Amino acid sequence: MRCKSSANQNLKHKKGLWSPDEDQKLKDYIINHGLGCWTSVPINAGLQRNGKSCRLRWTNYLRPGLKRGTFTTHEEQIILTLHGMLGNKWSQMSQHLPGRSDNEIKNHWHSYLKKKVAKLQSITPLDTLNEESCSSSTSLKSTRTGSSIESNDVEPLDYSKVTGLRIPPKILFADWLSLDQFQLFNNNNSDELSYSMDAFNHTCSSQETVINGGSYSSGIQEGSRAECQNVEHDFYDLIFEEIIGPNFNINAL
DNA sequence: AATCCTCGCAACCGCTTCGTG
DNA sequence: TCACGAAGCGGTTGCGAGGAT
Repeated sequence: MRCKSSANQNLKHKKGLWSPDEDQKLKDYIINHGLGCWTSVPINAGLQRNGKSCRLRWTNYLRPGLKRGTFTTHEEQIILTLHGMLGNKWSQMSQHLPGRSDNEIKNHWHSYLKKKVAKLQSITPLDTLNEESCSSSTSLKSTRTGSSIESNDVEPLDYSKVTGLRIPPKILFADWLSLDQFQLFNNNNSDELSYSMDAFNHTCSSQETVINGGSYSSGIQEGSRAECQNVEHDFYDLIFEEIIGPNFNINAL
């Protein structure tokens, strides 16, 4: 992690917007040398920026695979769902939204989704929606005493209670949820939702060593990954209904 | 046409976490 | 064990574009 500091501390770092020339330099450097020590990147790439600025520019703008443009309804649903579960954990949310950076998600939340949710709450309190949609208690609901999903008011899902882990796992959905586990709860029965969280516990626990060991690869086979992503969409729909209610239509706001 | 206001996005700042010597 | 420094993260700010007055 730590790298030899070759940075000239007295160097005056440039601030503000990046020029196309700077972007090209950074991109060329990373393509040729790969990701390494960020503090040495600006020096070696001939940029008058600090490493932090370079990292941010790369992760939020230059990184390959980034999806630019408006968020789809489904992406918004996922954000709302995850926000209800995680709170303002933007980087964790970005793990579940391929091509979206944490900054982008955060901006979208603050400029758009937060208002939508506030508007929804002013029309229909979420308690009402939840009562209508879920009469039986689930493990998910039991950990959510707060009904609001507004960032500052919500009591986010307590991961330590739900998963037994101190810190929420930094892991892709498809990496911890196997198809077998999904099939067991993919019936319209809230009890199965409890099972899904149990499956989450189990899989997270078993993968903790791998995560802590620094490996981000999963045990899941590549061929199953695309299938898992579809499953992931279904899963978020399920959770979304659990939190927001089945009749909620984001487009209606 | 000029000014003001709002919104969205990009980037900075400060704090926390984590690895290394 | 501790101090240091790099990386990561979330909150906040600044600025430009576009719409309203």
